[in-house]
Amino acid sequence: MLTRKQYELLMFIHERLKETGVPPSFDEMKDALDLRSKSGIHRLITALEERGFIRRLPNRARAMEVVRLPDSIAPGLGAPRPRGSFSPEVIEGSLGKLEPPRPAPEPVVQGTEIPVMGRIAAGVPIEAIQTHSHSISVPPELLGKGEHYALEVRGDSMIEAGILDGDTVLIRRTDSADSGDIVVALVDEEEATLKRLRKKGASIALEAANPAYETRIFGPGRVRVQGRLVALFRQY
Amino acid sequence: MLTRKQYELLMFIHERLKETGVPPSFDEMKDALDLRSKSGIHRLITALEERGFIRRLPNRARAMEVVRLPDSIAPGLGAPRPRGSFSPEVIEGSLGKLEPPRPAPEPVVQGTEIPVMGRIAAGVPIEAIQTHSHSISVPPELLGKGEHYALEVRGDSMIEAGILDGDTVLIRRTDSADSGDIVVALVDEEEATLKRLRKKGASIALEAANPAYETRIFGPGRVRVQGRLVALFRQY
DNA sequence: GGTAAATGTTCTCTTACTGTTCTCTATGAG
DNA sequence: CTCATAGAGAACAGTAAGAGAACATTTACC
Repeated sequence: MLTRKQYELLMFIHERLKETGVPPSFDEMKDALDLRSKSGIHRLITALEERGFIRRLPNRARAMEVVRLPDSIAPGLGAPRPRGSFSPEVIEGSLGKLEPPRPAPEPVVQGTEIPVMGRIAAGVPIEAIQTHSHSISVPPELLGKGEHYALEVRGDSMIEAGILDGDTVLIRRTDSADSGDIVVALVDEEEATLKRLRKKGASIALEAANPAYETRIFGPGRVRVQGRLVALFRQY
Repeated sequence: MLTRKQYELLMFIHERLKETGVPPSFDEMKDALDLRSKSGIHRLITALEERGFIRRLPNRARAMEVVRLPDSIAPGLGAPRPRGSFSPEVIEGSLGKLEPPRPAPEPVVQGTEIPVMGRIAAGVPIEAIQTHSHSISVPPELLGKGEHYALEVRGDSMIEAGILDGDTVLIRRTDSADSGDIVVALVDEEEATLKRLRKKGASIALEAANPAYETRIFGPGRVRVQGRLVALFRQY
């Protein structure tokens, strides 16, 4: 999917992000790839974006993040991707050559009940979350350490992040998050909202994933992270 | 499913990707298969794409990736990754009036194991799915009647429906669907694809949720529904 | 033998990718 | 508001890569 240069640049950005948490500037990338001009970087970045490996905000300095890495890096086809564990199983019988899969009878395993604490507006911030409306059961492999709760998403502000109105999001309680994470943020101790977090120095930006909504920037102390998005469910 | 040549080429691409992370060019593939012309490679690639083994962007250099491998070298079921399901933690004290919910200890309930049958390209149509790569457990409340299986989505063609690359979709096996449903459709008994179904008289349209992809319309008998999308999971 | 799909080859044509230089503009700091 | 800086992008040149028509051969199969 990627040419050598595109691959090199993606790896560089990824490493940089892992180490410093801050994406490199065009000039830094230029030096890293040993080029004399940022223009080449610009095109590589465009290519990476087109191929779905990075996401970025145009005209914003260092505003990019790695969305996925090439399969050769982690996942692989032999083994499932690094998302959660899974239970080994022997299923699979002889399938007709073009017949759709025919799973064996579904075995039952342990799940975990997670409370749905109410709704949260992904769009305009609304009421905080405190009502425990019902519970959903969650596959254990999605749960890492820590305490979790679920929220039902209202609004369309995160639509470009693939989070739609009516989706249920699984949140891990935490008071810290990295720039780029999608979090439940409490603003001025009053409005809770689901947004992507950006750290800008001491300030914090909460950005929606919908051009119709503006990014809101707050000074230190005004935003408190209440949890980080770890999984999403949608029922059709 | 694959001819000898197609198989050889697929293996070569797969190896190359594993080793260097960069897909081979047509010329490199030509040399690897000991051919004198790229043209043959072009046809083999087209065949592999049609059959759903690779995904690619047309007119882009080295823009391809292996989506799945033939059953003969079917992915082994890797070892399950153990993950502590519970580890008590001490979290901050004093709760403000809008303090986030503090769920009671998570009760354990029954879940259901559903096999992930492989990947399906949401973008370029691909072929039938039958590799059982691993399993996920699914909350029982998402399962209705009938038989289910899961697929991992590759590609971005359903992006505007909030289905992203890497998402796992839960499919209920069925051979019927209503107009507007998102289905796994098998075209000409060959290519399987995840698309939105539209019935137009006797014909059937498969439409992507991404303006970059065209809606494809087929005459009666060419499209067979293999399942209907009933839920979606995403892990962050 | 007849047919269709898969292959192998040659050639041509177009487009993509890379490296570089320069210019222009949006943004954020002060 | 002004300035310095990072990002956007046009233009040029050379190389690399993909698309596909045309035709001959081979293979599998009825």
